[in-house]
Amino acid sequence: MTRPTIHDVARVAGVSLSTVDRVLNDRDGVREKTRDRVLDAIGSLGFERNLAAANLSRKRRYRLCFILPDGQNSFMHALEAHVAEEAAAVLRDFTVIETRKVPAFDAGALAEMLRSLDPETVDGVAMVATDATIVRIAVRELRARGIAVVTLVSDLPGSEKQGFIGIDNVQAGRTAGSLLGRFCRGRTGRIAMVSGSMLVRDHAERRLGFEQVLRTEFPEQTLIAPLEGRDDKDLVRDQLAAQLAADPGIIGVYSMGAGNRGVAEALAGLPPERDVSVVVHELTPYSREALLHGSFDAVLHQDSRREVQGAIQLLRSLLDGQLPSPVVEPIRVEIYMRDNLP
Amino acid sequence: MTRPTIHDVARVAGVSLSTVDRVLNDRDGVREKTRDRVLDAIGSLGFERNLAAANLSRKRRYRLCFILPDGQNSFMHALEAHVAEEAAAVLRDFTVIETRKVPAFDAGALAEMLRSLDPETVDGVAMVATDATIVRIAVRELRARGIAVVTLVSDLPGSEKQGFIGIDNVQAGRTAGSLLGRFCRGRTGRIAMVSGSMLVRDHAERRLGFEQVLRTEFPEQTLIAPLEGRDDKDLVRDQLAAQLAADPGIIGVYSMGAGNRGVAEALAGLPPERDVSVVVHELTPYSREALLHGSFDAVLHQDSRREVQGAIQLLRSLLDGQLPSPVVEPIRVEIYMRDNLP
DNA sequence: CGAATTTTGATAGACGTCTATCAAAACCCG
DNA sequence: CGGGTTTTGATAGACGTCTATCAAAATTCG
Repeated sequence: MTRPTIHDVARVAGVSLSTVDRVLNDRDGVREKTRDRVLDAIGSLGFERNLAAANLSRKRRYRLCFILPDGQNSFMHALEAHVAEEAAAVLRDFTVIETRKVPAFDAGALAEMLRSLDPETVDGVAMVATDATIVRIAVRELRARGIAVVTLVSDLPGSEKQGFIGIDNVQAGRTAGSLLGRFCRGRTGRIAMVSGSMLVRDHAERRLGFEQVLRTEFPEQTLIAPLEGRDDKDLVRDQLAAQLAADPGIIGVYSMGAGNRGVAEALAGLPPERDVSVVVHELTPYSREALLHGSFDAVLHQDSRREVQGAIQLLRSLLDGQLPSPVVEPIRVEIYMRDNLP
Repeated sequence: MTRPTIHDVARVAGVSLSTVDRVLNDRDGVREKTRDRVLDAIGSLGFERNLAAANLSRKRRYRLCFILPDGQNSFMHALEAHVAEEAAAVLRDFTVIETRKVPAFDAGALAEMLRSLDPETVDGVAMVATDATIVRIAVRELRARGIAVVTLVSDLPGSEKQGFIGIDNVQAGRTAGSLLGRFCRGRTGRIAMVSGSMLVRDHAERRLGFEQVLRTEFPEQTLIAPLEGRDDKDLVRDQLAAQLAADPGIIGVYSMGAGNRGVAEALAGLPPERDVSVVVHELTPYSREALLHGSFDAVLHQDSRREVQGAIQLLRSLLDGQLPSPVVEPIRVEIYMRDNLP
């Protein structure tokens, strides 16, 4: 009924509180034999330290730093807003979150930022990674200084980060292919793709997954080389509108990056009898509206609030030293249509 | 930097710790004027009581009771498993969860169970509701005894429950219609529906939403009256197989309840050239397999683990007395296809 | 005004853990 | 065996809040 305390452990092990404490907190000056006795007692009692009491006593605080790209697109804005909101919410758990911005796609700036972090001020870092060797090295240095590191949204494979919170972009691309293929069934034609440059690596992965599925499962459709929209709504609109006008055989569009507004505008310019199925990424005010108006058929989404929460949770448990790799629910590739909008 | 404590509040308000305590814990014997002084100090300092310290001091425990139908279907099994898992996980937060089973669809038994709950033993209840007046009355009595009550998965509208954690089933049905309508585009024919009896109310709502969308957005398709499969895989299989064989014009199937295995088996018996799009509910081992094999096109899902977590979180904050209706993220209608399986 | 009553203050100990210090005990080694 | 070293124990106080008790002060009212 009542949880065992260190007093119980001391009693069962036949040692003093001081000794139990030395074992629990990895202080030295305990004989191997004594340590074992204590560990046995802990095991047999099923003792688990009361983290609340421990944190209270040692005035523990978790100082986290979120590094985000200084981007202009809706997704990054939403991400930043969620970091701010969660920061306010976790303050009561003695978790202080500081947000820093670095120019997007600037690996040098990101590495510089990481290098500037002082273990005296920061316990853990969550960052939207830019994929470059210089960043990997900076991550290694951070870890060497004893700072916990996780990647968020965009991963840094091959680095010493202790976790990644985000979606599998190949899977996302496959899902898009699976949906759009089905939506276009019964018609045969060409499928247009719009890439951006929000996070180059991510787009490449999405494209890969998308093409895999369409080639194998829906071979009747033809894929057109992706437009490079640079996540700029005007550019996206002009390019896509031109492509759609030039080729009446286009029956589907997959937009894998930002610039949803441009996609919606290009579609709005089509004659009403033209029937094009559309799948895009990220639920934003614009894509939401397009879903409701019926110009988009489906939106793939990653829940950035949950990503932020996951990063915080992961960092905290890393800092608590819960070694058996703490379990944070993976982020899912969510599908939204008009009728299951949240 | 450091959070204000009750000591700070006392100092600023110019009163003693005792008085601050009396105000914080709503004890009487404090003059209106003094109480205001304290509240002002709290406000101006932005004081927020340290819940960890408070709970430590008063040895607070949250004793929750989950009441689940003694069902046999995969969904309820999964739900039960998640309750058990989460129970183990939240033990460290001084939350003790007890699970009780009642016969499914038996409002009398559920009401009886609720009546038997003693506020000396239980602080809060989460239940999968059966919709009946007798249950509403039992809920009112529970609340009168000071026990917090929320509904889980299946709601009890018009009762005094303090929250519902589950999906909007009309929305789920609409989503199914939206998907299946698109999947069947380019073909015209009839759509079969399979209902069950897992939770009658829920199925009725799903059907409503489904028919709404198909009638208005895909009027070229004809709806057949739903089969009553009673969530029994054999019954579902036999009935559906017969219907499919009798009517070669069926091009889509929506199964809104349990019995996915029966649906899969009925489809497996079709000649290979027959092309039927299928949408079902709840991701289970069977529906998962059917997605992977391509016999199902999409599965609508509610994340029962998150439902359990949400119920725990909601009950805890209700018990903490965080009056401004605590925010628990709503449960979403999730769409799974082969490629975004978790 | 004085007595009764209400309101406020002071103090002590608890919750479970941590940190620090000092003394006592056990061990090691020559 | 004695001296030095290592290991262990005992104790006190802290973290922020709660509970309880008793005394002191302020208020009310006849």
